[in-house]
Amino acid sequence: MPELPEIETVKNSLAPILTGRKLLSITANRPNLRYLLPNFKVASNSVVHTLSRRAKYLLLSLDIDYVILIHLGMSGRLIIDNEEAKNNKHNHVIFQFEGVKLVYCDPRRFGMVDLIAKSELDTCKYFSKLGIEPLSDDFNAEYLLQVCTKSSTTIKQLIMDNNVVVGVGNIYANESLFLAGIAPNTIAKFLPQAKIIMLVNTIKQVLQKAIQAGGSSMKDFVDGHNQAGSFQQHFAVYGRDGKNCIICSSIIKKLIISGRATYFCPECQEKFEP
DNA sequence: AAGGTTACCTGCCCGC
DNA sequence: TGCGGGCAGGTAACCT
Repeated sequence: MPELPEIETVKNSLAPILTGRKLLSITANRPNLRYLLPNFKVASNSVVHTLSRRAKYLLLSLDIDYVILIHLGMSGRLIIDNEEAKNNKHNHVIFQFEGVKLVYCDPRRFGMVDLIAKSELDTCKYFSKLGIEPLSDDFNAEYLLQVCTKSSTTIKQLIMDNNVVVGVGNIYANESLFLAGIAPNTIAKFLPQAKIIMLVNTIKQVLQKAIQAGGSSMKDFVDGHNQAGSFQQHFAVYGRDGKNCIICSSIIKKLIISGRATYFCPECQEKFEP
């Protein structure tokens, strides 16, 4: 489900509820998700210090030496317990706070929950190879140009590569490339500098607008209050193959790049070649 | 060594 | 109505 804006939305919705709140216990209803779940005992009776996000990971920093790391995979949800959250067979991890229960629900179980010592955060297997945050100043034209210059992969794969820049998943890659007027199958090193500058800007723009809209709710994305986002109403190309381009009315095309559905306007998006 | 493919899992939608 | 196939927001382990 979730790309950067969706995690940011979940973080924003949960932060006011969980910050400063006592965590009584964490219960796992099965041994594993994507990975084996840890022994959560050390987190019992700690207090949530801050909520933050790195790439598509949500971090709950505790007042002890540990951080709870949560990744929603494709279908994960974090829901403050209510009627709707009850009795779901995919409720895999229960965070019992003082007065509030937070439920991690994930039908496909591609997500993860782990407990990492603060001193090992940067070097842990999840974080050690992560690229730059797209909304930071470090993600700029100079950086992307330098990466593109030496890459003969497609520009779409490149911006979805977590070693290069984090948080840009399939939806926002498609949308950013449309706004920048770049065909997704352009080989990265053939991109003109002006287009690279545009792409950096459209990636930031799309992500920021999606965060403002509360994320994109494709099948069932919701924030901590079970509220859907609305950015899917603004998709220019994602999932719109066969429909008219919102700019030029051409038919939006679909192709598969590296196994992922890719949508683009053949008129508005130029394929650059040597 | 980069780039492509497959696997992980369940649910849902479509066509027959 | 039921069943099989294909597809889904992500990541990482394999291959070549």
